[in-house]
Amino acid sequence: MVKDNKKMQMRRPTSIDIAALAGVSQATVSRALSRPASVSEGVRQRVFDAAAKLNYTVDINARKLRSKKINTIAVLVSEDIDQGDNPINPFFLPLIGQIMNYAGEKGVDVLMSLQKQSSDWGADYGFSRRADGIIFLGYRDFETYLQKIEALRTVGEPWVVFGPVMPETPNVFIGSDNEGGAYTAVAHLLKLGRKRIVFLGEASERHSEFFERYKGFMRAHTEAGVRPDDSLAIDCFISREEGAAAIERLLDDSITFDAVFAVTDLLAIGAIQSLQKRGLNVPKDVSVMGFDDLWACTCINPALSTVRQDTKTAAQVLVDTLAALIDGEPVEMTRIPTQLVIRESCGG
Amino acid sequence: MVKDNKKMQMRRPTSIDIAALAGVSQATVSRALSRPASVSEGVRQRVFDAAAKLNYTVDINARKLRSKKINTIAVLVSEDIDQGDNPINPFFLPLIGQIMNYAGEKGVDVLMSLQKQSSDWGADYGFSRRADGIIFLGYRDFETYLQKIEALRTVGEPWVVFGPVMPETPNVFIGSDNEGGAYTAVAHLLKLGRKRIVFLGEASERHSEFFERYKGFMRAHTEAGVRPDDSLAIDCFISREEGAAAIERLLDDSITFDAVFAVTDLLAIGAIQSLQKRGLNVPKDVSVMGFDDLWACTCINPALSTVRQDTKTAAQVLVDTLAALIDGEPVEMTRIPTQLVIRESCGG
DNA sequence: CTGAAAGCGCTTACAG
DNA sequence: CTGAAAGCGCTTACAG
Repeated sequence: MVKDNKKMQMRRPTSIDIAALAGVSQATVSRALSRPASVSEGVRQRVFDAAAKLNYTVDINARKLRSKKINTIAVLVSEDIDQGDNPINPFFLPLIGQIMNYAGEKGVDVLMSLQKQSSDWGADYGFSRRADGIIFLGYRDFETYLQKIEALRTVGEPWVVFGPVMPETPNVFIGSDNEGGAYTAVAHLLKLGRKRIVFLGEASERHSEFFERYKGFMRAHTEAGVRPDDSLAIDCFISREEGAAAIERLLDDSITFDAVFAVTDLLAIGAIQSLQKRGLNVPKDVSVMGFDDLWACTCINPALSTVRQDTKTAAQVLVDTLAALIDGEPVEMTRIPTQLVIRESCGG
Repeated sequence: MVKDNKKMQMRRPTSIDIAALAGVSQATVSRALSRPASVSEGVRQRVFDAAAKLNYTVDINARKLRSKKINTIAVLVSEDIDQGDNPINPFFLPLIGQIMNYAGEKGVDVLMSLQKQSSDWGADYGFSRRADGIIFLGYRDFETYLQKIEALRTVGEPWVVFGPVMPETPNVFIGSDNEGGAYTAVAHLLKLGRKRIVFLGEASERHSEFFERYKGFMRAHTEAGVRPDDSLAIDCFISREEGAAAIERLLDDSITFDAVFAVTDLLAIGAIQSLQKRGLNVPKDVSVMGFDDLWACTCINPALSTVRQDTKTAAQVLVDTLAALIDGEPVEMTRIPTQLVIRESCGG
């Protein structure tokens, strides 16, 4: 079936048309529509009626240009090449949903863009006055982007980042309580009697989130008086495949362990799957603990215990902090509390 | 730590500033930046240098107002109350990612908004010239929204919908080959020797996607010469919980069945979980087949067989079709091919 | 409370 | 190829 919609185009009505129909000046139409309280009741009614009759709505571009208020935030999500078909890390998807939700409630528009790792970078989302400010998502190895972002700073463009928290960098990083979350999770494993816990993830300064989780891992050991074995600290990328492969390597090398703490659920899911493939029982032989609380945690069998990142709160803090920066208000760096979620995969 | 960014505000440079610095007219700056080929090499260079020096970028709002080209699409996602914490159905998340990806490649901006079921509806996303057109996602019971959308038609606003396909409605609905996908899947189950296949989902006209899948389910039976038992056609909402509950009811009522075809992976996952809870083996006792190919299909154990909806192609078709409508070009209604993905859950 | 007027920062015929 | 000029559709002091 072929359709043609050419003839449906017609001139959009402007505030001048409404003014004529309502019998007032164009300026009054504008007032009635942008600040209804500023005009008299009768005028307001006539203007509203006329607007409804002509299907009029204000041209948002003219308003933004003239008023200099954009009322829009840009969410820049970094492409996750590890995820293959789906260009976004599954953890960020619900966070995006929550941001859309909260921004919608506050009445601010959300411009969303996927930033290719290769590309020239959409730092001009703010520059070109598309948005008042930017939320960065998924820039896990954030240091790579630091110089690009420096450009934003010189222009005074407000932005916030979710994930890595770098207090020494003069801007706003919002993240979960990674150290505390990891600490609680690993302490739980130790309390269960686990002694040889694999740390699965990238514990380098480049990924400060994961490094913090590593610190929590270490602190739990110290407090429990258990000395972690260096050969159980596995450096690997954040994908299910890498998690699975890392565990298989440990098994191949006959390195014994009775628990896995993965810095990400993705990794933990991979770990469970290769453990099971090798005939090991989770949690009987090996307890597994993840981080994030992906939706899939309750799909896998046994259900994955994890440290929940509160995406709803994170969304609110991100949007509110950005709004404060935009308005030039003082802002505090915040840590979003995490929550230990015990399911079947860690036993006990 | 408290920060104050008030003093960072300064006047944005305009094309006039660039003109002065480059020694050309403002009009020439505009040309150099919007159609570089239209100015001489030397001028272009001077303008670019000046722009770079002053960190200049064109004010997108002024450009949109003046040129009347918005170059933006709005993606309106309907809130999914069934999903609890996460306001968006998991199936749409990857589709959103793909739309962001493809739109980004085409250089069009994406405005994203979550539409509350209760709210007044953001039909004015196009009206107010925020966007050239709208992509609707997640309006499964689309008929509810039909009259609201009627308003778009009167204004000649282009839009497309993913999901339900309603040929009788004069606009553009883009969906997967639901009938064919379901047919192939159910034919596969029948070929495996399954005779009593549960249809899990809402096979009403209100949800045309699911009704189409029901037709495919029926056709497979007819062609195999198997008469479907009406008591195996279960009407239920699209959530994991509902799927689990429906299966438990069947079990409680001692209705026998050897396979489940669910109109959605969400439902299939719920089905597997309650089957296992009741001590049944999937796929030995009961084969299970879903629809969508959620990421979680390979997390559940046994991995879920399903009919894959091709979100990447869907994203492209949605964006391209909308672009054609915007340009007033003829457009065809398309069906996105599906693909049967056999995993462990259906045996054989 | 309302109107007349200026102007936000661009693009695009129109001349040359 | 370039410049002077008009104008996109609003908002907002400024008067009254």
